[in-house]
Amino acid sequence: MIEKNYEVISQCYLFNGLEKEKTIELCNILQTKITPYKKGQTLFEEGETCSALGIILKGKIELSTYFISGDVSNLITLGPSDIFGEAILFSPNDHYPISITALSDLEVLYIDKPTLIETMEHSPKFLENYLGLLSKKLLFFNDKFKLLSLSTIRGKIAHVLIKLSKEQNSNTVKLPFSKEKMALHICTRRPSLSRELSKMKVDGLIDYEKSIIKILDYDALADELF
Amino acid sequence: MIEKNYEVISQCYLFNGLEKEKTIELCNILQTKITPYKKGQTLFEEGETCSALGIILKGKIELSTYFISGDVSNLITLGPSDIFGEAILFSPNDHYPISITALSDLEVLYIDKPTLIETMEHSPKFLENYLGLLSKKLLFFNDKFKLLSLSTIRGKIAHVLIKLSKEQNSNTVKLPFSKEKMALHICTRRPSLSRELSKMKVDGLIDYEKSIIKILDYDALADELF
DNA sequence: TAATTACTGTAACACATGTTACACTTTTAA
DNA sequence: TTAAAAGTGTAACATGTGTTACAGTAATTA
Repeated sequence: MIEKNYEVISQCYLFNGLEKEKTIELCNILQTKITPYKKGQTLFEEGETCSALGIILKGKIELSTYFISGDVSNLITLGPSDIFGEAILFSPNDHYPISITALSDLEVLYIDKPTLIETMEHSPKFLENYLGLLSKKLLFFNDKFKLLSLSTIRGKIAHVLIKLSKEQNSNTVKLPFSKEKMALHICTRRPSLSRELSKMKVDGLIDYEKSIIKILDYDALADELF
Repeated sequence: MIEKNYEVISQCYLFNGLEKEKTIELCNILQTKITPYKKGQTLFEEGETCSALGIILKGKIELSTYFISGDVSNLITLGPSDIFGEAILFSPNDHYPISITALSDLEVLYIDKPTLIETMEHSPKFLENYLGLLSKKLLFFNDKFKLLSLSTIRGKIAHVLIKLSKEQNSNTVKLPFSKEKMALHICTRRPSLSRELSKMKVDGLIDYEKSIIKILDYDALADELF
């Protein structure tokens, strides 16, 4: 059973850096439970208790919160080797803040909480992966939170550009997404983004051509982050 | 050394539900390192590597990100038994996204990463506490993120009211903060909040007197969350 | 008690942003 | 190659929100 799904499971973040034997051994210890679902079926309703970690083996699911804004991040699709419930499981308030539905025929592998904790005690690497997973998400939200706290579009653009500049280690950055996507990312609309970008060009903060943006006045940009 | 600080340490979330002997035993295993700082001193600059978890024994620190908006959450103060670095420590990108300065004379107990992992393997309860800590924060940010993604003030008010209504299990909620604080919480200004509240009263969504708000049309409120 | 401070509601105004529409370019698929 | 689809820039207009100011109430302190 596990052997058959090894390819998928080994792609899962939790098993990063583990040898095949170790992964299989862990999976056997985990006493996992595989559950099939039909397309369109609801796995969990918002408010239900979360008692196990889920790893998707086959198919896709959609996490839908009780609101959907234009931001794509609010309607998340997960596929094979993705996991869900990793945070809710250990939260004092352990019921889903979202609903989960099957976008296609589905197979999910569940690992219950006690077994999960036991496994972490057995494997430092697995433990570290789990902690890394939560931490990574936490920092992602932390950053997103900072971005959304900024009150002007110019500030949000500055936030994105400075981040990209650090990542790409250059004052000239290439946008890794369309302007359309970027607008949604900073929770605004495309024409508003366009307008503000051209204003920033006029003001001498940046220069750009298509998706290549050059930062002309880094300090002025940084000043927008207050 | 540890005995002397037991009172503070035992208040720390990480040691929740642990017996005194166990806590002291863990602290001894942890081979902690206590570092003093002077008021005004910088503990870490943004970008520095984080290699240990910090627990504050005495004094206060301030976490300041490279931007400070009106929102109080963006300028966080921590005191005795509070911890910092818990997420960054395990993130693939392990350098501080913030700066940390001492608001007063300070004593910090550091626990390095390998020891921390080893301790988690020794104590399931400690491990669970750590996971709970990260999860709690993750869900907090998740919620904050949802709130800030909403584009209108009315939507944000709806989000807050529905959340309070669930918490207080009633359609009539008492605001646990001043309108001033609430305005900052939803990243807007007090007059704007006031104006929108009175509009919502006119529209028959809510009724209120001082800090008591009655939800008249729950469904209409929920519709604002899209 | 009086006096100070924090909190609140309301209004007029300025301005940033959303909305809609259109023309144009680039990319993708037939 | 052509046709369709997605992405882009710009403009005019409507509207939501920030800003500032003032007056009044509640809470705190002397």
